[in-house]
Amino acid sequence: MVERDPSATPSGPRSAGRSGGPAAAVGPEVDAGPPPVAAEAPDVGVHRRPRRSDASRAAILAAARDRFAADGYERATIRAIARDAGIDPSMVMRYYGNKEGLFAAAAEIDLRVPDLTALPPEERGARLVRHFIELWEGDETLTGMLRVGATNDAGAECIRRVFAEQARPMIDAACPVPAEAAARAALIESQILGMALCRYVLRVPPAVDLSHDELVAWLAPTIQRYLTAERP
Amino acid sequence: MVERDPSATPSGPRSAGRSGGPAAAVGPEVDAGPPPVAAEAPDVGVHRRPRRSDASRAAILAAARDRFAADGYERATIRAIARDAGIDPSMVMRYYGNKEGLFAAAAEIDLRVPDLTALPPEERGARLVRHFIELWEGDETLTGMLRVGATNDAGAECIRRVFAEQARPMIDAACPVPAEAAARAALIESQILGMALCRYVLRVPPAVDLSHDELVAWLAPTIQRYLTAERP
DNA sequence: CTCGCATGTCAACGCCCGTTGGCCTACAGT
DNA sequence: ACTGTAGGCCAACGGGCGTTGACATGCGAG
Repeated sequence: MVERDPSATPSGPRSAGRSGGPAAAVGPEVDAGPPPVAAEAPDVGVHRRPRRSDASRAAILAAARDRFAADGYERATIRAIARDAGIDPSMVMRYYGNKEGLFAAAAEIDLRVPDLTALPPEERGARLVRHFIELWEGDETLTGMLRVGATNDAGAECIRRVFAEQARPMIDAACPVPAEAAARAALIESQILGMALCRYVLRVPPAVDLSHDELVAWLAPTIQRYLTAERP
Repeated sequence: MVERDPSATPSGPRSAGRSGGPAAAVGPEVDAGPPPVAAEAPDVGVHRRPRRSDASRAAILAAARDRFAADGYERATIRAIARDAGIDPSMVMRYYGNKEGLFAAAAEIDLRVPDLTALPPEERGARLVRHFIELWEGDETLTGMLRVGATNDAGAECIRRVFAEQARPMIDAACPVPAEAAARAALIESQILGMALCRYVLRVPPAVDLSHDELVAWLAPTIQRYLTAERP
């Protein structure tokens, strides 16, 4: 009597799915499959008829983002998330399958990487650094994902994917030698994430005390070099 | 009824203690205080009479280091650590008070930062980068502490302390303007920890694939600039 | 030899976790 | 108006957690 939904297996093929749909869609559908009437092409996820429970789903997702960000994966409990959302914990299970599914849904991140090709090459490092500083300080979800990524495999995979899908194309476009783009992207990622780690996660005092302008002044030449300087 | 040890309060003043004792001593003594015979000046921790339980304490500590490193703070359970060490969980409590005490004892880290003043200034960045790469790859405890530091306050404090106590003096010595040493240290820390995060924790593929020599070639100029270049 | 205490064992406590299934309720399609 | 079903609440489950206290044991000092 448990066969309510074949796609809700707790330890299923997580890494396979979510191929190329729109990034900020409603989230993975674990719930109750297509109703028997009007299965209506399940491929394109655009403008499906809104469900009555969409408000609850959104509330859960918002609470999950906050809790994961604040507490990390292990300490962010489903019960606490449900409490924050004003909803029963069993609803979380119904909508997102299990805790990993909830995390995957909450971990949709948009880096909003700016288009660097429109800028003169020597300004690209500074632009990038400033963008990421503002991004990180405007959304503590980013800090949370960093926290989760450090402890949890799914979290690490999420960070890898976000940077590979969103930052890599920009770096590819701005990079002189295509074969070096991967290494350069990794170097840039290491400096960006490293500063984020020190400032927002570990809260190393001298890193926290640096102003935006100081950060840009120091970090921009580094990023610039990783981006365009000749391979050493 | 529990008053066995006043220093073992679970949620006590953690941040206050551990003032200036020897850094790599045997660890915080939670156990049964000094024996009534021969209290023998408790300040210097050198050559105290070995206790019969020293082997157990060491086994626990080794297992704790491994588990914390592999699983992070929350998922590394006292029971699992005790099982690895072949010892009853209650012994862990007796020797280290509680989980936080055990972590504090297991988190004693020695960065073995090399003396840079003996080197020509232009080689210092490369020396530092190579040292940290080898350090990180020779001891996965470092990776573990990074993992723990991202999720747990005590872990973050540990990383802050280790770098402040062990890396800062070296940077102070190698830094042209003393007033800028704090910022420069934070920048260096951000790049070192950032690469460690990408390579050993998040396992970002292009970062993992970089060879030691490539890493040194790319990162050394960055560190060098943070260390000695004029403030931008 | 005797006795005290460090060492170690065992079972349990209370708590919270992720997760499940049963049962109402109210809306939507007919 | 009827009815099926999605939405939601509740109570419980099995289990693992950190932690505790009572009890055995054996070494070492007197």
